[in-house]
Amino acid sequence: MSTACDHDHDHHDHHLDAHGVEARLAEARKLCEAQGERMTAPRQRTLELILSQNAPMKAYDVIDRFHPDGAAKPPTVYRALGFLEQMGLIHRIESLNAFVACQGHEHDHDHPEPHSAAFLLCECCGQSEEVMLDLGSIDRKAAASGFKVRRITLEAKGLCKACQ
Amino acid sequence: MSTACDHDHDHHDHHLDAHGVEARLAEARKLCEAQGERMTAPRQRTLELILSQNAPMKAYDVIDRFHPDGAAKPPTVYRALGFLEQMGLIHRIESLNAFVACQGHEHDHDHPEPHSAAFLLCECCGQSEEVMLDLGSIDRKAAASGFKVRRITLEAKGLCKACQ
DNA sequence: TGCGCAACTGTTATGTAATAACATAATTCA
DNA sequence: TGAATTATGTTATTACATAACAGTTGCGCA
Ligand SMILES: [Zn+2]
Ligand SMILES: [Zn+2]
Ligand SMILES: [Zn+2]
Ligand SMILES: [Zn+2]
Repeated sequence: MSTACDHDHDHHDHHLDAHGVEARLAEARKLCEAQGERMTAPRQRTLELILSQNAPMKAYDVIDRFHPDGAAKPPTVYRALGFLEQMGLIHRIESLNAFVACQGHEHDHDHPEPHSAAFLLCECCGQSEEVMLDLGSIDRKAAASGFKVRRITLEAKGLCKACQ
Repeated sequence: MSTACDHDHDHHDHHLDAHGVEARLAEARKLCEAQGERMTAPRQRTLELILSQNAPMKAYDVIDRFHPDGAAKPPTVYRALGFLEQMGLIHRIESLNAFVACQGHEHDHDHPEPHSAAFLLCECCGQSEEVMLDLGSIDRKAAASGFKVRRITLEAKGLCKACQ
């Protein structure tokens, strides 16, 4: 990220080590099985790369790192991203054109499922935090216009605790 | 927009006629003057096109319609869009890669200035409504993590009153 | 068992969105 | 006027995402 700052960016709050990643992959496989969906190789590889990252990851970074040698073809990865998002395993961050693993398990809804979430996005270190969203006030605001909300994108840009 | 619906999409709540557009352009010129900024030809033309549209407009639609004959060059339009956004005259809709005129004047803050806003985006007819945002609850949520919010993107997708 | 369908992947090509880099022109102000 | 600043013109490139179709895999059922 922009390094117009003197502090380091090693405060990887959500970084998972290899064991952590494998644990999350196992959960994901279980979820897919429970839903009658298939956790295929490209899907798992895509999720693995995103889990290994401590910040939202660009689709083309996944593409570039997909194979030990050489890149994947874009449709391979974009299809996997679409699937993972539908399963509620990852979220797309619209304002960054990037994808991040769902952190819902840190808030209790332990069985991932598609959901709207709010994100705190640090403009200095690039890390993101998923926070639970109070849809109520937005729904009420919308209802006042007769609008029926299906899905909410809420992304707050600013500075995380470590970067201020 | 997707026309998997039988109703028409002519409920143009925010559509401005030629006089309305000119009035808004005049306000914009006044605002720029007051701020010591210059409302140049490409900036005004870009704003005119966005005001004339009754829904968020893609950058490349502005580019295509910029000249009566032939298109503008992308940097011309992207620079104008950046300026207009900084002036608070338009908003970027992240989830659509599109731009819409600020409707703040319909809510009273009559002197446009850069601000976070919330949008209700109809997935059927494509129209958008800008609603005032209660930043409070988001700020509090962020503060609990020590996060300092600078700017908020809030986009609710769903169906407007006329499209349900 | 192997046929037939549905879901998924591979591959090529293309479409869409945005910016880098540098040259030229207009505006401001001393 | 002339230098500094701001804005535009222009060419090229980079970044992001999907269309279209061929081939493969998994799976239920005759
Ligand atoms: Zn989540
Ligand atoms: Zn940070
Ligand atoms: Zn506004
Ligand atoms: Zn609608």
